[in-house]
Amino acid sequence: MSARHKHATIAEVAKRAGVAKSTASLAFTSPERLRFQTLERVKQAASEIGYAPNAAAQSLKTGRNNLIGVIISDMRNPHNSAFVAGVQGAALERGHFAIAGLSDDDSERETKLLNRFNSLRIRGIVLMPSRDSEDYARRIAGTGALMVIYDQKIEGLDCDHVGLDNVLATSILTRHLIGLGHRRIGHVAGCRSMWSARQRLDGYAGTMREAGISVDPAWIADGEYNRDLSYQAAIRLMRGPTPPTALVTANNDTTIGTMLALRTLGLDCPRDVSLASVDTIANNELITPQVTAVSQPVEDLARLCTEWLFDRLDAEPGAALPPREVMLAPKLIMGTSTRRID
Amino acid sequence: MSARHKHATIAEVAKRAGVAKSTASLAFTSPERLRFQTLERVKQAASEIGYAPNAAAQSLKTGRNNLIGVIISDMRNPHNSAFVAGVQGAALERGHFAIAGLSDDDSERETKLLNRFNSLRIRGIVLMPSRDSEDYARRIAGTGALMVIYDQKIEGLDCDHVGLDNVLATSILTRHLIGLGHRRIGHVAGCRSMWSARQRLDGYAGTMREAGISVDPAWIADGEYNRDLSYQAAIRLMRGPTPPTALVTANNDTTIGTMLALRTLGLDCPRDVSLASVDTIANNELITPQVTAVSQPVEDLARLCTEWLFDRLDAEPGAALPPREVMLAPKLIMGTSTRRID
DNA sequence: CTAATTTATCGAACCGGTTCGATAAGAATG
DNA sequence: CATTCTTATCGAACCGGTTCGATAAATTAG
Repeated sequence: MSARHKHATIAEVAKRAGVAKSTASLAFTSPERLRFQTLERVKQAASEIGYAPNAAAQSLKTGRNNLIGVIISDMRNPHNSAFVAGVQGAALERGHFAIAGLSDDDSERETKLLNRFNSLRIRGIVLMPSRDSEDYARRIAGTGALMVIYDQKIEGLDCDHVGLDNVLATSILTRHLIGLGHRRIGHVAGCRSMWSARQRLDGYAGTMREAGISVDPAWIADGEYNRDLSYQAAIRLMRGPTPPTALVTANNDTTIGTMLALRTLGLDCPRDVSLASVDTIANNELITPQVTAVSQPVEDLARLCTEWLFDRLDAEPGAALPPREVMLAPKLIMGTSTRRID
Repeated sequence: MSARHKHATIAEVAKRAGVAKSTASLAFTSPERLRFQTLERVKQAASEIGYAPNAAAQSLKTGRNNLIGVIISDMRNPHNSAFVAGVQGAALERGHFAIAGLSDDDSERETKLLNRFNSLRIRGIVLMPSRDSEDYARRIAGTGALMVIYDQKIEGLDCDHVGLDNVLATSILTRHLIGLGHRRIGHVAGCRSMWSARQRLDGYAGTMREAGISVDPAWIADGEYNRDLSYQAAIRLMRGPTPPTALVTANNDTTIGTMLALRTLGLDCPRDVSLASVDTIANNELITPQVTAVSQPVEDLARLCTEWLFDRLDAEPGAALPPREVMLAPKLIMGTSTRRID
């Protein structure tokens, strides 16, 4: 009620229950060590004065805290916010808070974030790397914090990795288009500095090769996992001499940029161009055409990242768990953005 | 580098700099009290051993910390995640972290969250209430935490409030539709237990009244700010004996549900029904028709909430700032979902 | 019913900072 | 050069918990 709130301390609880401070503490840390009657008395006293342990004091003494970090570039992409939500949900279930650090792809801000995480003595971080965060990832690892990386693999860092089977993802999409009779299939690629983008490119190129279709380099455009750049890239791509009849796009923003480009060019999807995307886009059911895509169950993957992080946090200091890796098989979700051609 | 990381303490810094612990501390808290030469020596020593102050220890001693809370129901709605992003951005600029608490509209989880916030000694909270969080808001206020509320007004709680001018929002939309010749205008309303929904309803009803149009109660449906319920509500609404020729929808989820309903009913928007919405929906530029809406600059509002919260946190305990309030005027963004009728 | 043993509670030290009153070192003054 | 007045640095206490070794209480054995 009162504006200036005085928090109850364990000493006050102890006094009220007529026990020593240390005994009161035991009631919360090792209740089994107390006689039932004493335990009840302490708990009663605690609830009467509204005692909540001071996390700072606990953290100071024990060296542990209930915080983990989740680092992403921003929350504009719903993929990212879903990821954060997943981590936070899983963390809360384990009695932790996940503190989100939005790096904004800005190295000054990244440094600031890292310092503050360091001050908070955050021992575990779930990282969703962005365009240029390879170095950042290495710096984080350098602080000694445990880390699980989502979606990307960073050269020279053997920490846990949870992501999509990227090769399979574009492979599925490409095969789908080939199956519909397409031969001139293009790819609006992601940010080549990122592992996932290279993998997705490989999945596309490899599948084309396997099908005996030679890929015109002009069919591959750099969308950089960015909406505006994808828009421009797709426009250049489709204005080439022999434009593709179908496109595989590398992620949701890429897909959106590409669709806007097709509209600008007066091309109808799927009549003039078919389109198949990695990851779904928001409100897909309201969009014409609905985009055929492989889905990425972000929130589940985020939860898995978090579980794995806890496994490491809980592990004995000695036990060196080998790095784990999972690459989830994507699932094709049919829309109306692809059509059979002759 | 090493897995088990030992953090440097200020005592180590002091020893290395050849000064007392307290002097080393002054270098960070009141550098002006130190001779230049001493200050440099301490800073040098600190950076050499990579000293970062232990936030827990600081918090314990000073009673302050660098944490604020931001409570929302979930992050599925992009409106919500944008809000969190805004708060976190503004917090970081002030050297704080904003810890997101996702209540999931679950009262057990709400309690858990509140306890944990309490343990962390979080002194300020930005709250975005959801369906049934009136009581929750009151409970939060009861903990003594300072609070700024976004979007809603809670009976009997006179804390700062930042939001949209809800009455004006639906009023603008309704006038727009009336201006296009519509008379039978319906409203897919929000969750009536929430102030904003009632205000939006009032804005709609008031404008109709002013225009001399009597509102058929059957034109008002309860969408509850929820997509599925809005879908069902819109279907019932449009199946009535004299269905509206235009609809005002209460928020983004309401709009989405309504559009899906129109599709199910085989009604074309805007040919058969015009639609105007409070708040925009994701990927609107890809949707046909593009929804005419009043925009809600969420991220800016979130930043404002956070600024106001800091004003209170920084205020002297004595100074009782009067509650502030802002209701931002919404802006009409024209789409293609409304048309003139005769 | 006392001694031995187990179990429950206690007191004190500690975690890593900040802050305050005390002391030492410089600077200013006579 | 001694004295006073500033200013810079120091030592110790404290914040609120946890934990460990010591002590008291309860239980069991003799």
